[in-house]
Amino acid sequence: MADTSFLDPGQLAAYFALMEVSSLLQHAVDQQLREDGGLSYIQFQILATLGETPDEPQRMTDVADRLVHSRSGLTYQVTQMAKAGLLTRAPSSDDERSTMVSATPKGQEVLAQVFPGHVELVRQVLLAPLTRADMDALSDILGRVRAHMRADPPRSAAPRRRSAHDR
Amino acid sequence: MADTSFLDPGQLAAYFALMEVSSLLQHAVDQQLREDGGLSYIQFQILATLGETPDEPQRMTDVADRLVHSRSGLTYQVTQMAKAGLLTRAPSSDDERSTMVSATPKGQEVLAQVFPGHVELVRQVLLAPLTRADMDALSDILGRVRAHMRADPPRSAAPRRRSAHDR
DNA sequence: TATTGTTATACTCTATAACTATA
DNA sequence: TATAGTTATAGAGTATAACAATA
Repeated sequence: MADTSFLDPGQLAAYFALMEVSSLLQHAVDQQLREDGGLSYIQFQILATLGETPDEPQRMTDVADRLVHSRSGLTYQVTQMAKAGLLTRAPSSDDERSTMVSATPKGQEVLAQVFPGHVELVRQVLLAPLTRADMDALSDILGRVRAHMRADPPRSAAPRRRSAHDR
Repeated sequence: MADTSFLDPGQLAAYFALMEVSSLLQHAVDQQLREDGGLSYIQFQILATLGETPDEPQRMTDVADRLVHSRSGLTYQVTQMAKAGLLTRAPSSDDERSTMVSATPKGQEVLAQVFPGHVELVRQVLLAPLTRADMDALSDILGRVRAHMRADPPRSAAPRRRSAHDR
Protein backbone atom coordinates (compact mmCIF):
# COMPACT_ATOMS: atom_id res chain seq x y z
CA MET A 1 0.00 0.00 0.00
CA ALA A 2 1.17 3.50 -0.79
CA ASP A 3 2.49 5.74 1.96
CA THR A 4 -0.45 7.80 3.04
CA SER A 5 1.38 10.48 5.03
CA PHE A 6 2.76 12.46 2.15
CA LEU A 7 2.03 13.55 -1.35
CA ASP A 8 4.83 13.12 -3.81
CA PRO A 9 5.99 16.16 -5.77
CA GLY A 10 3.74 15.41 -8.71
CA GLN A 11 0.68 15.12 -6.53
CA LEU A 12 1.55 18.28 -4.64
CA ALA A 13 2.09 20.14 -7.89
CA ALA A 14 -1.35 19.18 -9.15
CA TYR A 15 -3.01 20.17 -5.88
CA PHE A 16 -1.22 23.48 -5.51
CA ALA A 17 -1.70 24.42 -9.14
CA LEU A 18 -5.41 23.77 -8.83
CA MET A 19 -5.76 25.77 -5.63
CA GLU A 20 -3.79 28.71 -6.91
CA VAL A 21 -5.38 28.88 -10.33
CA SER A 22 -8.87 28.61 -8.93
CA SER A 23 -8.16 31.23 -6.30
CA LEU A 24 -6.84 33.70 -8.88
CA LEU A 25 -9.65 32.90 -11.29
CA GLN A 26 -12.27 33.24 -8.59
CA HIS A 27 -10.84 36.61 -7.66
CA ALA A 28 -10.76 37.87 -11.21
CA VAL A 29 -14.25 36.64 -11.97
CA ASP A 30 -15.62 38.20 -8.83
CA GLN A 31 -14.18 41.57 -9.74
CA GLN A 32 -15.51 41.46 -13.26
CA LEU A 33 -19.02 40.58 -12.13
CA ARG A 34 -18.92 43.21 -9.40
CA GLU A 35 -17.81 45.92 -11.78
CA ASP A 36 -20.00 45.08 -14.73
CA GLY A 37 -23.18 44.26 -12.85
CA GLY A 38 -22.77 44.63 -9.11
CA LEU A 39 -23.02 40.87 -8.66
CA SER A 40 -21.06 38.49 -6.50
CA TYR A 41 -20.17 35.19 -8.09
CA ILE A 42 -22.85 33.40 -6.14
CA GLN A 43 -25.46 35.93 -7.16
CA PHE A 44 -24.34 35.42 -10.73
CA GLN A 45 -24.75 31.68 -10.33
CA ILE A 46 -28.22 32.10 -8.88
CA LEU A 47 -29.22 34.46 -11.65
CA ALA A 48 -27.72 32.24 -14.31
CA THR A 49 -29.59 29.27 -12.89
CA LEU A 50 -32.87 31.16 -13.02
CA GLY A 51 -32.06 32.69 -16.38
CA GLU A 52 -31.82 29.25 -17.95
CA THR A 53 -35.51 28.74 -17.38
CA PRO A 54 -37.16 32.17 -17.57
CA ASP A 55 -40.60 30.61 -17.72
CA GLU A 56 -40.16 28.07 -14.95
CA PRO A 57 -39.64 29.46 -11.49
CA GLN A 58 -37.46 27.26 -9.29
CA ARG A 59 -37.80 26.16 -5.71
CA MET A 60 -35.57 27.68 -3.06
CA THR A 61 -34.43 24.28 -1.84
CA ASP A 62 -33.52 23.11 -5.33
CA VAL A 63 -31.44 26.19 -5.96
CA ALA A 64 -29.78 25.87 -2.57
CA ASP A 65 -28.93 22.23 -3.14
CA ARG A 66 -27.53 22.94 -6.56
CA LEU A 67 -25.31 25.75 -5.34
CA VAL A 68 -24.27 24.16 -2.03
CA HIS A 69 -25.74 26.88 0.12
CA SER A 70 -27.20 26.66 3.51
CA ARG A 71 -30.84 27.59 3.30
CA SER A 72 -30.44 30.69 5.37
CA GLY A 73 -27.57 31.70 3.12
CA LEU A 74 -29.74 31.41 0.07
CA THR A 75 -32.54 33.32 1.77
CA TYR A 76 -30.05 36.08 2.46
CA GLN A 77 -28.88 36.27 -1.14
CA VAL A 78 -32.35 36.05 -2.57
CA THR A 79 -33.49 38.83 -0.26
CA GLN A 80 -30.67 41.07 -1.46
CA MET A 81 -31.37 40.27 -5.07
CA ALA A 82 -35.10 40.81 -4.68
CA LYS A 83 -34.40 44.23 -3.16
CA ALA A 84 -32.28 44.98 -6.20
CA GLY A 85 -35.14 43.94 -8.47
CA LEU A 86 -33.27 41.03 -10.04
CA LEU A 87 -35.74 38.33 -9.10
CA THR A 88 -39.12 37.77 -7.51
CA ARG A 89 -40.49 35.28 -5.04
CA ALA A 90 -43.92 33.73 -5.10
CA PRO A 91 -45.55 30.96 -3.13
CA SER A 92 -45.87 27.69 -5.01
CA SER A 93 -49.33 26.56 -6.03
CA ASP A 94 -48.35 22.89 -5.76
CA ASP A 95 -46.88 23.02 -2.30
CA GLU A 96 -47.75 25.97 -0.15
CA ARG A 97 -44.61 25.58 1.90
CA SER A 98 -42.41 26.25 -1.09
CA THR A 99 -41.23 29.54 -2.47
CA MET A 100 -40.66 29.76 -6.18
CA VAL A 101 -38.04 32.16 -7.50
CA SER A 102 -37.72 33.59 -10.97
CA ALA A 103 -35.54 36.16 -12.67
CA THR A 104 -37.17 39.47 -13.52
CA PRO A 105 -36.62 41.18 -16.89
CA LYS A 106 -34.18 43.42 -15.07
CA GLY A 107 -32.40 40.36 -13.74
CA GLN A 108 -32.08 39.00 -17.24
CA GLU A 109 -30.86 42.36 -18.40
CA VAL A 110 -28.11 42.42 -15.80
CA LEU A 111 -27.18 38.89 -16.75
CA ALA A 112 -26.92 39.87 -20.40
CA GLN A 113 -24.94 42.94 -19.46
CA VAL A 114 -22.45 40.96 -17.44
CA PHE A 115 -22.11 37.98 -19.71
CA PRO A 116 -19.88 39.24 -22.53
CA GLY A 117 -17.26 40.54 -20.12
CA HIS A 118 -17.46 37.33 -18.18
CA VAL A 119 -16.87 35.19 -21.22
CA GLU A 120 -14.10 37.47 -22.34
CA LEU A 121 -12.41 37.27 -18.96
CA VAL A 122 -12.60 33.49 -18.82
CA ARG A 123 -11.16 33.36 -22.29
CA GLN A 124 -8.28 35.67 -21.49
CA VAL A 125 -7.42 34.44 -18.03
CA LEU A 126 -8.08 30.74 -18.23
CA LEU A 127 -8.36 29.59 -21.82
CA ALA A 128 -5.85 31.76 -23.65
CA PRO A 129 -2.78 29.65 -22.88
CA LEU A 130 -4.54 26.36 -23.61
CA THR A 131 -4.87 24.33 -26.74
CA ARG A 132 -8.04 22.56 -27.65
CA ALA A 133 -6.47 19.31 -26.48
CA ASP A 134 -5.65 20.91 -23.12
CA MET A 135 -9.24 22.00 -22.67
CA ASP A 136 -10.49 18.55 -23.48
CA ALA A 137 -8.03 16.95 -21.09
CA LEU A 138 -8.95 19.46 -18.38
CA SER A 139 -12.69 18.86 -18.72
CA ASP A 140 -12.15 15.14 -18.80
CA ILE A 141 -9.92 14.99 -15.75
CA LEU A 142 -11.86 17.48 -13.65
CA GLY A 143 -15.12 15.97 -14.81
CA ARG A 144 -14.01 12.69 -13.30
CA VAL A 145 -12.99 14.42 -10.09
CA ARG A 146 -16.33 16.16 -9.93
CA ALA A 147 -18.21 12.90 -10.39
CA HIS A 148 -16.11 11.33 -7.68
CA MET A 149 -16.72 14.24 -5.30
CA ARG A 150 -20.43 14.14 -5.79
CA ALA A 151 -20.65 10.39 -5.44
CA ASP A 152 -18.29 9.88 -2.57
CA PRO A 153 -17.96 12.57 0.08
CA PRO A 154 -14.77 12.08 2.11
CA ARG A 155 -16.30 10.44 5.16
CA SER A 156 -13.35 8.52 6.40
CA ALA A 157 -11.09 11.54 6.28
CA ALA A 158 -13.55 13.60 8.26
CA PRO A 159 -15.70 11.12 10.10
CA ARG A 160 -17.22 13.69 12.42
CA ARG A 161 -18.57 15.69 9.54
CA ARG A 162 -22.20 16.07 8.68
CA SER A 163 -23.50 18.28 5.92
CA ALA A 164 -26.06 20.97 6.69
CA HIS A 165 -28.67 18.87 4.98
CA ASP A 166 -28.56 15.52 6.69
CA ARG A 167 -29.93 16.25 10.08
CA MET B 1 -10.87 35.86 -35.67
CA ALA B 2 -12.84 33.64 -33.32
CA ASP B 3 -16.23 34.71 -32.08
CA THR B 4 -15.57 36.37 -28.77
CA SER B 5 -19.13 36.44 -27.41
CA PHE B 6 -19.48 32.81 -26.50
CA LEU B 7 -17.57 29.87 -25.25
CA ASP B 8 -18.14 26.65 -27.11
CA PRO B 9 -19.30 23.61 -25.15
CA GLY B 10 -15.79 22.31 -24.65
CA GLN B 11 -14.58 25.60 -23.24
CA LEU B 12 -17.58 25.92 -20.98
CA ALA B 13 -17.10 22.38 -19.74
CA ALA B 14 -13.51 23.11 -18.77
CA TYR B 15 -14.45 26.35 -17.01
CA PHE B 16 -17.42 24.92 -15.11
CA ALA B 17 -15.56 21.78 -14.09
CA LEU B 18 -12.74 23.86 -12.71
CA MET B 19 -15.03 26.18 -10.79
CA GLU B 20 -17.10 23.39 -9.32
CA VAL B 21 -14.23 21.13 -8.38
CA SER B 22 -12.30 23.95 -6.76
CA SER B 23 -15.36 25.11 -4.88
CA LEU B 24 -16.07 21.65 -3.50
CA LEU B 25 -12.41 21.05 -2.74
CA GLN B 26 -12.06 24.40 -1.02
CA HIS B 27 -15.07 23.63 1.09
CA ALA B 28 -13.83 20.19 2.08
CA VAL B 29 -10.35 21.44 2.86
CA ASP B 30 -11.68 24.28 4.95
CA GLN B 31 -13.75 21.92 7.05
CA GLN B 32 -10.90 19.51 7.60
CA LEU B 33 -8.53 22.26 8.74
CA ARG B 34 -11.18 23.81 10.94
CA GLU B 35 -11.97 20.53 12.64
CA ASP B 36 -8.47 19.20 13.05
CA GLY B 37 -6.76 22.42 14.03
CA GLY B 38 -9.18 25.33 14.17
CA LEU B 39 -7.53 26.89 11.13
CA SER B 40 -9.04 28.55 8.10
CA TYR B 41 -7.39 27.75 4.79
CA ILE B 42 -5.65 31.10 4.72
CA GLN B 43 -4.35 30.65 8.23
CA PHE B 44 -3.09 27.26 7.15
CA GLN B 45 -1.34 28.85 4.20
CA ILE B 46 0.25 31.47 6.40
CA LEU B 47 1.36 28.87 8.91
CA ALA B 48 2.66 26.58 6.18
CA THR B 49 4.60 29.46 4.66
CA LEU B 50 6.21 30.22 8.00
CA GLY B 51 6.70 26.57 8.81
CA GLU B 52 8.85 26.12 5.74
CA THR B 53 11.48 28.35 7.27
CA PRO B 54 11.26 27.95 11.03
CA ASP B 55 14.55 29.77 11.53
CA GLU B 56 13.93 32.64 9.17
CA PRO B 57 11.11 34.98 10.13
CA GLN B 58 9.37 36.52 7.15
CA ARG B 59 8.26 40.05 6.43
CA MET B 60 4.56 40.91 6.60
CA THR B 61 4.60 42.40 3.13
CA ASP B 62 6.27 39.37 1.59
CA VAL B 63 3.72 37.05 3.11
CA ALA B 64 0.88 39.32 2.02
CA ASP B 65 2.18 39.49 -1.55
CA ARG B 66 2.61 35.76 -1.72
CA LEU B 67 -0.88 35.03 -0.49
CA VAL B 68 -2.69 37.83 -2.34
CA HIS B 69 -3.90 39.54 0.79
CA SER B 70 -4.51 43.14 1.42
CA ARG B 71 -2.16 44.29 4.11
CA SER B 72 -4.89 44.98 6.57
CA GLY B 73 -6.28 41.53 5.88
CA LEU B 74 -2.96 39.98 6.74
CA THR B 75 -2.67 42.10 9.86
CA TYR B 76 -6.06 40.82 10.92
CA GLN B 77 -5.15 37.18 10.41
CA VAL B 78 -1.75 37.54 12.03
CA THR B 79 -3.35 39.23 15.02
CA GLN B 80 -5.78 36.35 15.43
CA MET B 81 -3.05 33.78 15.06
CA ALA B 82 -0.76 35.59 17.50
CA LYS B 83 -3.57 35.61 20.05
CA ALA B 84 -3.89 31.87 19.53
CA GLY B 85 -0.16 31.51 20.11
CA LEU B 86 0.57 30.17 16.64
CA LEU B 87 3.08 32.81 15.64
CA THR B 88 4.99 35.79 16.97
CA ARG B 89 5.80 39.20 15.62
CA ALA B 90 9.04 41.08 16.10
CA PRO B 91 10.41 44.28 14.62
CA SER B 92 13.07 43.75 11.99
CA SER B 93 16.63 44.68 12.84
CA ASP B 94 17.41 45.53 9.22
CA ASP B 95 14.49 47.82 8.58
CA GLU B 96 12.70 49.20 11.60
CA ARG B 97 9.52 49.70 9.64
CA SER B 98 9.14 46.00 8.99
CA THR B 99 7.55 43.35 11.15
CA MET B 100 8.96 39.86 10.99
CA VAL B 101 6.68 36.92 11.64
CA SER B 102 7.61 33.42 12.64
CA ALA B 103 5.77 30.29 13.66
CA THR B 104 5.94 29.33 17.33
CA PRO B 105 6.51 25.75 18.44
CA LYS B 106 2.80 25.58 19.07
CA GLY B 107 2.16 26.81 15.55
CA GLN B 108 4.36 24.06 14.18
CA GLU B 109 2.58 21.58 16.38
CA VAL B 110 -0.81 22.59 15.03
CA LEU B 111 0.56 22.38 11.53
CA ALA B 112 1.85 18.88 12.17
CA GLN B 113 -1.44 17.94 13.76
CA VAL B 114 -3.42 19.14 10.79
CA PHE B 115 -1.18 17.90 8.04
CA PRO B 116 -1.88 14.15 7.89
CA GLY B 117 -5.63 14.70 7.66
CA HIS B 118 -5.06 17.35 5.05
CA VAL B 119 -2.96 15.11 2.88
CA GLU B 120 -5.39 12.29 3.33
CA LEU B 121 -8.31 14.50 2.33
CA VAL B 122 -6.57 15.77 -0.79
CA ARG B 123 -5.72 12.23 -1.71
CA GLN B 124 -9.26 10.99 -1.26
CA VAL B 125 -11.15 13.90 -2.71
CA LEU B 126 -8.94 15.08 -5.51
CA LEU B 127 -6.36 12.47 -6.38
CA ALA B 128 -8.19 9.18 -5.89
CA PRO B 129 -9.88 9.09 -9.29
CA LEU B 130 -6.76 10.20 -11.17
CA THR B 131 -3.99 8.24 -12.78
CA ARG B 132 -0.42 9.37 -12.60
CA ALA B 133 -0.74 10.60 -16.16
CA ASP B 134 -3.80 12.63 -15.20
CA MET B 135 -1.91 14.31 -12.39
CA ASP B 136 0.96 15.15 -14.67
CA ALA B 137 -1.39 16.56 -17.29
CA LEU B 138 -3.26 18.54 -14.66
CA SER B 139 -0.09 20.08 -13.21
CA ASP B 140 1.21 20.82 -16.65
CA ILE B 141 -1.96 22.49 -17.91
CA LEU B 142 -2.75 24.41 -14.75
CA GLY B 143 0.90 25.31 -14.35
CA ARG B 144 0.74 27.02 -17.71
CA VAL B 145 -2.46 28.82 -16.72
CA ARG B 146 -0.86 29.95 -13.49
CA ALA B 147 2.19 31.31 -15.28
CA HIS B 148 -0.08 33.12 -17.69
CA MET B 149 -2.18 34.60 -14.88
CA ARG B 150 0.82 35.84 -13.01
CA ALA B 151 2.43 37.32 -16.10
CA ASP B 152 -0.56 38.88 -17.72
CA PRO B 153 -3.39 40.22 -15.61
CA PRO B 154 -6.57 40.70 -17.66
CA ARG B 155 -6.32 44.42 -18.25
CA SER B 156 -8.42 44.73 -21.35
CA ALA B 157 -11.22 42.71 -19.83
CA ALA B 158 -11.31 44.89 -16.78
CA PRO B 159 -9.72 48.18 -17.77
CA ARG B 160 -10.90 50.06 -14.70
CA ARG B 161 -9.25 47.62 -12.36
CA ARG B 162 -6.35 48.41 -10.13
CA SER B 163 -4.90 46.00 -7.65
CA ALA B 164 -4.56 46.96 -4.01
CA HIS B 165 -0.83 47.25 -4.47
CA ASP B 166 -0.33 49.62 -7.34
CA ARG B 167 -1.39 52.89 -5.87
C1' DT C 1 -43.68 14.12 12.29
C1' DA C 2 -41.06 15.85 8.50
C1' DT C 3 -40.20 19.55 5.38
C1' DT C 4 -39.97 24.51 3.57
C1' DG C 5 -38.46 28.72 4.30
C1' DT C 6 -37.44 32.79 7.32
C1' DT C 7 -35.48 35.18 11.15
C1' DA C 8 -32.38 36.37 14.89
C1' DT C 9 -27.93 36.23 16.02
C1' DA C 10 -23.18 35.95 16.17
C1' DC C 11 -19.04 35.45 13.83
C1' DT C 12 -15.43 35.58 10.21
C1' DC C 13 -13.40 37.85 6.78
C1' DT C 14 -12.36 41.67 3.58
C1' DA C 15 -11.28 46.29 1.98
C1' DT C 16 -10.63 51.38 2.20
C1' DA C 17 -8.80 55.20 4.16
C1' DA C 18 -6.45 57.58 7.64
C1' DC C 19 -2.64 57.30 10.51
C1' DT C 20 2.32 56.54 12.62
C1' DA C 21 6.98 55.51 12.02
C1' DT C 22 10.78 54.76 9.67
C1' DA C 23 13.73 54.98 4.98
C1' DT D 1 8.43 61.36 -0.56
C1' DA D 2 7.75 56.59 -0.39
C1' DT D 3 7.20 52.40 2.19
C1' DA D 4 5.73 49.18 6.27
C1' DG D 5 2.34 48.18 9.12
C1' DT D 6 -1.73 49.14 12.08
C1' DT D 7 -6.23 50.73 13.18
C1' DA D 8 -10.96 52.20 12.66
C1' DT D 9 -14.74 51.20 10.37
C1' DA D 10 -18.11 49.42 7.58
C1' DG D 11 -19.94 45.87 4.75
C1' DA D 12 -20.59 41.21 2.80
C1' DG D 13 -21.27 36.67 3.67
C1' DT D 14 -21.96 32.42 6.44
C1' DA D 15 -23.88 29.19 9.70
C1' DT D 16 -26.71 27.60 13.67
C1' DA D 17 -30.72 27.36 16.06
C1' DA D 18 -35.35 28.53 16.89
C1' DC D 19 -39.53 29.35 14.66
C1' DA D 20 -44.16 29.30 11.83
C1' DA D 21 -46.64 27.21 8.31
C1' DT D 22 -47.78 23.39 5.57
C1' DA D 23 -47.45 18.29 4.08
